Amino acid sequence: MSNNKNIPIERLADIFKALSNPNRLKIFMLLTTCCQPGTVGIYDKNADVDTMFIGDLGNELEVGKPTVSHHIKELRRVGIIRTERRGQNIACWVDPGIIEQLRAFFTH
Amino acid sequence: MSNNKNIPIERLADIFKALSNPNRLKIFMLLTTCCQPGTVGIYDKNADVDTMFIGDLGNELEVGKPTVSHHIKELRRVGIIRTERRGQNIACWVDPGIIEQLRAFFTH
DNA sequence: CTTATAGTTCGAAAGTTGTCAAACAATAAA
DNA sequence: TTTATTGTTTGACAACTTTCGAACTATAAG
Repeated sequence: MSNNKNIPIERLADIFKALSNPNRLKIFMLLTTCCQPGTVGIYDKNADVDTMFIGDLGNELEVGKPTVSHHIKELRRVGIIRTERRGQNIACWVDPGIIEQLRAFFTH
Repeated sequence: MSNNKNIPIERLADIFKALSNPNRLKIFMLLTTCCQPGTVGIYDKNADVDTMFIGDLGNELEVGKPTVSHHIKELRRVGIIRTERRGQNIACWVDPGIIEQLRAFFTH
């Protein structure tokens, strides 16, 4: 715990800030589907595991499109998620490394 | 990951918000001393492991006493830390359960 | 009882955040 | 090329956060 020599405290606080809004936290949880049986929570680009379009994410929230866009931008800014355009849609997924870093932070 | 059936999303967001301020995050890290050799990061009431006075915590930050008091209050409100008066001082320690819950949240 | 130390509460100033409506941009379909 | 779909940008506003100084409370010491 707190033996993290890689992430500066300011950046770590920024990551927690991104997860401190209920709508952004819900996006994060929607993108981490490992709670579903048979999945392991590791992003597989080919299989599109743990990937959702911004529109689909927005449908799960009770806010307008500009607000969803703003939250996606913030999650991407701090490095929690990555995005990629696919035709009309934009696919999102959680950066695999960030989860491991956060897990390590809370592990002795 | 995100298989957490115990903590409501609003409370989880509140916990991350408490850790999203650099000064509060520093307090949290000062109280989790498990990174030091020979410690295991588990609170031992008798041994005073992982316990610091509010004044000592404040000395590590670049803000005034009212601000330290405000941050301690916020960390206590969301259940991250616990406090206990000892004479003139007030001892602080991280709630052992919260760390385990957060670790579990970032673990498949 | 008076004084010193440790921490809290209150009120205010300055900055940040979350949200929306309106307008815009990019891709695809007819 | 016109239209539909998907998402972004801009500008605004209310609510919240961080911080401080001043005044206050609680415990201990002389």
